[in-house]
Amino acid sequence: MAESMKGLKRTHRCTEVSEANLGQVITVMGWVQKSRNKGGIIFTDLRDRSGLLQIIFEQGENGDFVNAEDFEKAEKLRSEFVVAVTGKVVKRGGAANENLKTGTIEVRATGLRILSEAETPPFPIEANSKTKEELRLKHRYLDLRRPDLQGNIIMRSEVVNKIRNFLADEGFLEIETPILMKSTPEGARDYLVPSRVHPGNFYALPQSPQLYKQLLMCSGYDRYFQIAKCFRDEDLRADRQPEFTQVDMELSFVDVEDVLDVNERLLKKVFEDTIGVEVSLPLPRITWQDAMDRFGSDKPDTRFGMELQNVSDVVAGCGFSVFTGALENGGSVRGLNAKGQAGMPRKKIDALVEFAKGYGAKGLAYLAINEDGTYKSSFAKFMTEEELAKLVEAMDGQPGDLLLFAADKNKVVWDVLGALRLELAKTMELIDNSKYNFLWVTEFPLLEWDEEEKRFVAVHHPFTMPMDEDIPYLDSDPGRVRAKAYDIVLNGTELGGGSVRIHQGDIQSKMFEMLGFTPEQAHSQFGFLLDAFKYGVPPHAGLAYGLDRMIMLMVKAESIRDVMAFPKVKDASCLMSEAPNVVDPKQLEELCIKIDLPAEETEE
RNA sequence: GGCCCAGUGGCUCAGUUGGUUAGAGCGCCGCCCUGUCACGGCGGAGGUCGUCGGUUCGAGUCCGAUCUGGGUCGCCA
Repeated sequence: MAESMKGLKRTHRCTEVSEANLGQVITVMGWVQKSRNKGGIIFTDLRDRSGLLQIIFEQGENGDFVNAEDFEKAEKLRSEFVVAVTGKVVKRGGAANENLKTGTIEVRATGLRILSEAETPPFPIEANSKTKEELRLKHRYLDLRRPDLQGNIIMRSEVVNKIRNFLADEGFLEIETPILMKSTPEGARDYLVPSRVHPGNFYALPQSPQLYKQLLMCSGYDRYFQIAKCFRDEDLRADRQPEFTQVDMELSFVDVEDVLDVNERLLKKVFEDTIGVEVSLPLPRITWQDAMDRFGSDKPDTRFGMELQNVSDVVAGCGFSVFTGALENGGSVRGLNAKGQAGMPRKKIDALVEFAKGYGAKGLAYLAINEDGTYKSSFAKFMTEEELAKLVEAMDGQPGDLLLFAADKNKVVWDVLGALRLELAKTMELIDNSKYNFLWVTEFPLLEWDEEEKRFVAVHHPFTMPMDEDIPYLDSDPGRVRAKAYDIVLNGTELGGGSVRIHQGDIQSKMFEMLGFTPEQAHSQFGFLLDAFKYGVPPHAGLAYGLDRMIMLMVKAESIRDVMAFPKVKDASCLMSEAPNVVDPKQLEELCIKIDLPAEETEE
């Protein structure tokens, strides 16, 4: 029977009670974690978001005991009952519990109210849950009671607070931008929202507040930020959800250096103040080209070495046609040196070859250097002793090393070896998990050739400024133009990215031209931005972080789901609420929408 | 859309080469216990093995399909 809390007021959270409160009468409220009934005495662990506190129920008449009625209630306590307890804070009569923050004290109850009874939960409410995620997500409200998940959510709140305070101190204004906006087909798929008042017309949910924040710069707000919900209708991953949160910012009258500077200081502040990770500034930087050449990735994990070596020159003219063929097609031959892995069994090497194929490689050449200096190799027979020796030397191969080579177009070689490098690091246990290696990756390419669409597409977005010295190549060699774009990478994860934006009409027109937009198309999609630019636009630049990923790395969670209160599963549905769902025909009628499912899906 | 992994009482798992009543720990229920905190003792309930179909004298165990969840490639300006 649920009782009222009338007349009671919570005085402390569970772990806010300490030896400083000895002798005081307090009132705590929370959930029963566990009740241990010894017969004449009952110990109850009370839980709230702060932690656990032991309550002791013992019958008696004077002020240190509960009466018979409340003792009877205490006997009925079960896990997850919500109770209010009034009592005196005392030193523990028995042994202290070193595992608890409140392990030396307990509350000797004088009053108990059962505010809510509870059914036995479908899975244990405990840290380090072993329960399948599916079940926990169905009952997310229970999962969120678990201490580790609560810790993540609380950390998230602290981080957001730190960010807000820092940016406010730096003169940023927090400004909200619309959730219902115009759909722009470039980039990820939009989530669409039908308009009732404009039948047949749709809003789109923002993939990012990009255009609005640039408009705010046009409007003179100077420095803007927002904790912005963003939406992308693409397939999910461990670190990708259909709706996620960006820490989005934009600054006027700045260049690359200014953006990097304020953000380095932001990261330092946030990581030091919340998880105590020391961040020394300035953060290291690498150009995109170097990142690809050395790590095969635009988001290198620099917690370990094993860098790629370009051996194209070394193998040029050798007898192995896979290598020379790749070079003839404008590609390259690059290798990795897996130190001390020469003894890797053939089966595992084959598995690596398969792994490489998953990233587009046609194969993977290997050369193991035996301890006696002889080679075991998939391609030695095609090369002379001298050619092999040169190759081994170029790779700094020592006895005991395993050399792995990919030969193909640059993009494939980078992808394959970049992925292989990470895979090997995992199996070779090269990664120090206590490290937080930040890295700026700068000078991204501006444009990328899209084979399917047979045109250049923007690597970042169409408003990204080319590097000044590369502007001349816009016409002659668009592929080599570098952008004033930068990503911030942490331990091999892209934490955020941004760019200096184009604020000159002529460059912007040129950019749209490069991307295959007619002036009319550009105007129909981005007209409001282009119009705004006619009336005085400051040079501006910005950056956006994936907040969820940032928190994920801070708390060392394995999935972004562990740092969001209500995540969605792989097919973008919500196991708890069962969204998305079929709607009432009336709603569709109002929106003038008819459903036309493909044939095979209508059979159910 | 492709590939890979998982699915046995409430939870986590075990189930030998397919063979009689499918096991364990925790949890749950009842009784007992005044210093427990992975409390303890005694007793008890609870599953037909994700679903459908097939092979077989016989399937949790083999085969096919399917559903659910996870990882990943494609995708994510």
